[in-house]
Amino acid sequence: MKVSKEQVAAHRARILAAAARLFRLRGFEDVTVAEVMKEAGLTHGAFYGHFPSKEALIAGAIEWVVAPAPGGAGTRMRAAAYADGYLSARHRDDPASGCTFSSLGAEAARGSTDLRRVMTESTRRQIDRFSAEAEGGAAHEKRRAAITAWSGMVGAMVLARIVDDDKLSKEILAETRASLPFG
Amino acid sequence: MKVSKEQVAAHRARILAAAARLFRLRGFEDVTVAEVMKEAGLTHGAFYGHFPSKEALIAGAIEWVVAPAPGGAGTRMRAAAYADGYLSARHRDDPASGCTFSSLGAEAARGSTDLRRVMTESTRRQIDRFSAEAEGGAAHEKRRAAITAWSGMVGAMVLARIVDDDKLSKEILAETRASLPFG
DNA sequence: TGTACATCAGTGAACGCGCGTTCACTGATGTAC
DNA sequence: TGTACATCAGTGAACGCGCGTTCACTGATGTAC
Repeated sequence: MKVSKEQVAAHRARILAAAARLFRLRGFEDVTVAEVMKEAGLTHGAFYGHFPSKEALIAGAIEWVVAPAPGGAGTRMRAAAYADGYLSARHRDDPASGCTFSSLGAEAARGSTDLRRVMTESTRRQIDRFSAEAEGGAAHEKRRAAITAWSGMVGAMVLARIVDDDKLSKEILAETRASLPFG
Repeated sequence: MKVSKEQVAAHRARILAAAARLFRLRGFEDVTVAEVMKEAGLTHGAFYGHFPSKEALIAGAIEWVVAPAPGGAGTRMRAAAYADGYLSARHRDDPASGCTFSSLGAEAARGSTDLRRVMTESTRRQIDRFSAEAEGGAAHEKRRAAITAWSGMVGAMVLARIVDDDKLSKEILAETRASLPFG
């Protein structure tokens, strides 16, 4: 049955949200198109009316997640508060709604041109944002601090999720937090 | 046909080496058992004489890669030289023979108990090794520096491989290198 | 405003393919005498 | 040392399954008059 334009847009949004959640939870390859559609409340046959391929869904879903908030940069959290949430056990234990770089980074590096473009743009925004708030003197020092902070946060989350000892895992998060040049 | 004990051991080693190479290059899921066996010079049917499942191969191959060198810690490179090689474009462009944490970290976090145990042990060794060489005063400061260094290196390599702009990618590697407390 | 019809998003069965895994068979190895 | 035979790693065809993708059909939407 045909549905209204508003319904089509809502369905597309639900497909993207379901895909973004499942991909972060289980990786691009383990998640099937049928699973995504089921979580979105549709049948798998409707998928190809929204996206030309699973690869296009991957790029679309990640873009959906990392796109800047519509309200603009002004609505974003301060870097210090963001780092607190990022390097928390809560974020570590809930990759499905967390950072795509730590849950899908290595797979993204092997992904499509579109996916890498989207994630490169997000990386630039993150570095610029951290640069603006980093403690330190000259602009190039702030930029170095921003790059180091973002690399350290992503790496720490990857390691904290691998490590099977909760004490070591939390130590990695806490020590990384303590090393950041934010409040 | 039956083969000698030495041949069996050599075949097992070739299977592990092929698996470790292919997994790092393309990820656990995209690489097939048949491909690994072909690269090892055998047919796929022989696989189940060596390993009970693909999952066991994954844990075995990563253990093979991250195991401490038989010669002991004394034969290892100094941390400064190791960091130079790690944060190089050469390493970035050759994941197949590089660090498993940056090429398979996110997937490993979703992996088997065995795989996570092996990678946890490797993480501990890396932190201890960096602690011993980190500049700085008290033991807990050296340990923090070691954790931060290792997180930063892994995260920087993940980001450098995602980013589709070579200039930004190299900047991430170079700035991370400059931030490390080694030589 | 009401009616007739063209549109097209969604459904669900089906397709082709490649995967992990199994298994009957082969033939070189290595042991027993 | 030589010979006969049991062992067992490797081969390659086959199996069952689930995947991404296609397609004929359905029926609500929304446009033309």
